[in-house]
Amino acid sequence: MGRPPCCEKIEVKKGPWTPEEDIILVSYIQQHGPGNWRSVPTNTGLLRCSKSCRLRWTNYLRPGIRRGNFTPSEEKMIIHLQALLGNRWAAIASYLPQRTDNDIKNFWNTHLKKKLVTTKLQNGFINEDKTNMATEISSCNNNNNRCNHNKRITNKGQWEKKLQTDINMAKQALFQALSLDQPSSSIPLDPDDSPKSNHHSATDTYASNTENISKLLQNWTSSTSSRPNTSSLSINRSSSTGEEGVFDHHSLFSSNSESGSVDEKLNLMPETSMLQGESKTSIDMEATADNQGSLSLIEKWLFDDQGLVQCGDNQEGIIDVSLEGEKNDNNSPDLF
DNA sequence: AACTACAGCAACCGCCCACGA
DNA sequence: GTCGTGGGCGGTTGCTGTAGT
Repeated sequence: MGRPPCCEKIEVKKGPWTPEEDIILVSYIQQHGPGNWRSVPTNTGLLRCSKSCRLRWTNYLRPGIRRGNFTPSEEKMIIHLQALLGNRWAAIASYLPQRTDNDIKNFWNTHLKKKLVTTKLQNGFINEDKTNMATEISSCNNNNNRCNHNKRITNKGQWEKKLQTDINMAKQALFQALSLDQPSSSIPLDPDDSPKSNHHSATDTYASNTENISKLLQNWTSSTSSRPNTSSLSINRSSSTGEEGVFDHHSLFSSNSESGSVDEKLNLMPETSMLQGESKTSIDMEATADNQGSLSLIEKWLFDDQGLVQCGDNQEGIIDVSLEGEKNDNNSPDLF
């Protein structure tokens, strides 16, 4: 028996989300919490598939999400983690605070994969481990052959065992990645951290300018008693039509935004704390709770963990994905 | 300046799995 | 065991902006 579609295919709007839709969705989730997505379109009047609502929330509207401008540190971590975990983007995302699996996947497909392929062609791999890794990466990158890592493990015991192994390996990889990023082991979240400059700003259009929504959420959660009526909102927007996406949330919410981060505020509220916990690991939750020290918390978790793999004691399992060039910093062709 | 090709990204699709009722 | 629902994932599409001619 086939599974029914998540929603009726008729009269379902597709394409980019508009600010109005985002506000409606955020408003609803703020009131009812995430979950029961099937009822969201019905209750909100959104002409969207329930799955689309869920994806929109988890990938773009959820508090604590950072988009675009991957830092070199994040880039390295993704490479390490992808090599270790395969294309398990959700698992990788759990180690990258504020990043979503979809965002990481897109970044991998559009940037890192090309770099790795280029490097593979240019430099080759020196030792057997690297050769094996190259084969694995290649197989992972093959559109027609899903990565072995990703093959379904039907046996739960096997899966848990593998997961534990993956976690340990990821810890090693993360430690290595962090240690290579000295002097500071924390991923700088400052925009000045020389992020990869996109050829065009990821925040130029509304669709990617979801920090607006985060701010919106901030204001929303700080003034739930005076929540505006979404049906009467006056919004200047352009969506993806090419006009500058001006989402005038200031006109909607007058509360200031100077008293702490979104997540700091959200953490003060049981409701939003619950929201943050949705579909994310406790690590991520801790990390997103403090933008300034996000990775420091992860590091703490990693390095305080009793199961921490001692650095340098067992590095055979660590796969070095051509990071030798890091010494030459970002633009070094040896990096990839 | 106009046109074309390409790159990047948001979003969707379809499939599978886990979990709870 | 069946069914409904949410979640994860790879693959893909279509739009938009940019670079090149």
